[in-house]
Amino acid sequence: MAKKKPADPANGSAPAARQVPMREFSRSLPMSLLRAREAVMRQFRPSLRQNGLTEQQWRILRALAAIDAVEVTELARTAFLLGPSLSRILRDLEARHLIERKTAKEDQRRSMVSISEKGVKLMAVVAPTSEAIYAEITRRFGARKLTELQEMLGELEQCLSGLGSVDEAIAEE
Amino acid sequence: MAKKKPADPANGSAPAARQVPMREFSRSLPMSLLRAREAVMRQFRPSLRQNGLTEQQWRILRALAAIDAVEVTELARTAFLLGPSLSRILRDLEARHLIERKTAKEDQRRSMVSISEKGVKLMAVVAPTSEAIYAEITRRFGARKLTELQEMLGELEQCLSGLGSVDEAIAEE
DNA sequence: GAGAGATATTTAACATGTTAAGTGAATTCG
DNA sequence: CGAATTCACTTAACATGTTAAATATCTCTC
Repeated sequence: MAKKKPADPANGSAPAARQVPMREFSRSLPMSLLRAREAVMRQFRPSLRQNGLTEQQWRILRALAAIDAVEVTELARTAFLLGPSLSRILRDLEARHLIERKTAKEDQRRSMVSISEKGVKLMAVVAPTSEAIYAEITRRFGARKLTELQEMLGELEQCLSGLGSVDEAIAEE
Repeated sequence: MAKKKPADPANGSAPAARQVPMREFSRSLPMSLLRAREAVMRQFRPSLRQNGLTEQQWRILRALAAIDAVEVTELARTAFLLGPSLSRILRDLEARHLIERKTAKEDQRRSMVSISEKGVKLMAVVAPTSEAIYAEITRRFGARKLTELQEMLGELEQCLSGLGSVDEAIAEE
C-alpha cells in the first residue's frame, strides 16, 4: 500500500461546496469532549474486556463497591446510566452472580442492589490494572493539569444544569 | 510503575462496605468527561430531534456541508464514527434523500458521499438554532474559558494518542 | 495473469443510548 | 374506602457503539 491518495486539498478548509455558515465542525465543544473521552476510554477498554466487563458494567461495580446497597434509581444516578440501560445490565450482572438483588421490605416497588462476593473478587482483579492505567494517564498529562481540567468540566456541567434548557432561554426573545 | 496505592480509607462518604481501594468513582476522568458532554448535548438534542435528526446524523451532515464529496472512511474519521455505525446511518440518510452516494470511477471499492440539496436545506433550518444554543453556552461558560477548555481537551487527546496504549507501557515492567 | 495479500465497505451479533409505553405498588384525595 | 395519581422499575422499539467476520475490489508478486 504505497499509493497516495491524490486528493485531500487541504484537510482543514476544503473547497467549501455548499457552505452553510457554521463553526468549523471539528472544533465544536461536543466533538472535543467526545474525542477526549474516547482517547481516555481507549486505554481502559482492553483491560476491562479481558475480564469480561464493558465500560458500563465496570461503572456499576465501582458504584456498588463503595456502598452496602442502593435502589436502582439511585444507582442509575451514580453510575450515570439511564433506567433502561441499567435494567438490562443488572439483569445480566445478576445472572453472572456479580451482583445481588432483593426487594425492599418497606416498599415493594424498590429493589435494593448490592455487589456479591464474586463481584468483589472480580474488582480486586481489575482494579490494580485500572489504577495503573489511570496513574499513567495522570503522569502523561500532568496531575495539576488534570485537576484543573476536571474543575473546568465540573463548572461547565454546573453552568448548564441549572434552570431549564438553553433552548428555552433562546425561545424567549 | 507506581506501587504507591494511597488506599484512600476515607473515601469522602459512604459507609464503605467491602471497599476495594480505588479513586472515588464520581471523580474519575471518564466520568467527568461523560457528564460534561451529556450536559452539553442535552441542550442540542431537543432541537435536532424536532427536525428528525439524531446527534450522529447531524454530525455527518455538518461534516459533509464543508466539502464536495468524501469517501466513507474519511467521513468516518471526520465525523468520529465507527465504520459500521456510519454504514447504517448513511443507508438511512440516503433513503431519506439527505445525502447522495456514487462509487468512485477509479476505484470501485470506494464510495463518494455528498450532501444533497434537500440535506442543505435541512441544515439551513437547523443551523440557526444550533448556533444560538452554542452561543448561549459560550456566554454562560465564558468564551475565554471555553477556548482554554478545548485546548486542554486537545492536549489530553494528544498525549494519549501517540504510540501504543498506556496498557502496553504498563505491561513493560 | 492467476493467486496471495491488502483495502474499502458492509453485514452480523451483541451491548448500550434514548424515548415511550407498560406493570405493579404506594400515595393522594374526594 | 376507592378511584386517580404518582412512583419505581421494566419492556419495547429503534438508533448507535463495538468487535469480528464477510464481500468485493484492488495491488502486488511470481
